[in-house]
Amino acid sequence: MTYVLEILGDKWSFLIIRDMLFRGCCRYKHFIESDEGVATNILANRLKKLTQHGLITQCKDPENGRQKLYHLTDKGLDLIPSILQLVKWSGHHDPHSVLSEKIMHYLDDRFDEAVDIVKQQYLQACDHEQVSAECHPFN
Amino acid sequence: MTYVLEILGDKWSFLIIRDMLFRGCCRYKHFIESDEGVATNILANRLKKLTQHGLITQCKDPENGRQKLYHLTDKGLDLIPSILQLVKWSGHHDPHSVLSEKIMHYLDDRFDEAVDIVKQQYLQACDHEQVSAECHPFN
DNA sequence: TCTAATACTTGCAAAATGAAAGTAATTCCA
DNA sequence: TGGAATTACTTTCATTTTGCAAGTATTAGA
Repeated sequence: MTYVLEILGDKWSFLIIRDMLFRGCCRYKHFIESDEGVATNILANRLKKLTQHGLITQCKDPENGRQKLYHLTDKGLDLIPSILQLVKWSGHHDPHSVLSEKIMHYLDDRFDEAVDIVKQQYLQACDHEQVSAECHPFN
Repeated sequence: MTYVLEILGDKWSFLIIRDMLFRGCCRYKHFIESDEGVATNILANRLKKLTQHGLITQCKDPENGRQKLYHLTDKGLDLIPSILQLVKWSGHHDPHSVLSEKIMHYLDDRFDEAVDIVKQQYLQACDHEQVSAECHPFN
């Protein structure tokens, strides 16, 4: 477990992965525009670190050379169960949680299915390179 | 998910909970003696924070008034699935992982059972106030 | 009552973070 | 073709957090 904490042992790394999964973030400016407000230097640092550890990849946007695209690797996608468990815990214990009962039941009763759904939706969103302005229901 | 990161968004908090679950740590000196080497001020700070957020409780050791006992609350125990998913991910992707194949199969195939086992073992260890020198197999 | 043990707190240097401004590469548009 | 705008960073510097070492308070035991 020390291994995962070396890589993700700070809140920004987790939030970057969450934003990729649940909001379809795949460009620098998407992350910058995200709610929590990362500093640009921290974001660059974390994207580099996550890339070095093989959780995400970087490539030039073939349609716009001044943009880069960030995507989760299989190793990164493998974090979905961990992240959904954290989402679930937050949903149960955060007094200000905004998760619907429906979603919570889903996470409680059909966890593995939820993992698949998140993964499939992410892969689809990557294909269409769509970024949703509003959040994914699991966020 | 912001909620859990507010509380556990640094590696020490996670490691403290892990040490409680898998090594039966329940006293200040246990945490200090633990492998990773927390600084005493950081440990005190995190124990306070975790207590304020209701993940652990502090009480005087009835048998030794100069010691305090730290125990996980239900809210803290509820983190077992999250932590085991992180352990599982580390087991799969850490090139230097020391987890046995048996344990990995357990986590892969009978996750919910593993969660129960960890919880029951923790509660038992609390009753007997035993701290294991060697690690819990899931560590 | 003196000493040891335990659980902290304090002080200070070093590292990490955050905000603001600057830079480099690319594209858009006149 | 050349200047402005976009995007993805980097740099600088003040503030915060961390980590180490040393000190303190309370309790236990001889």
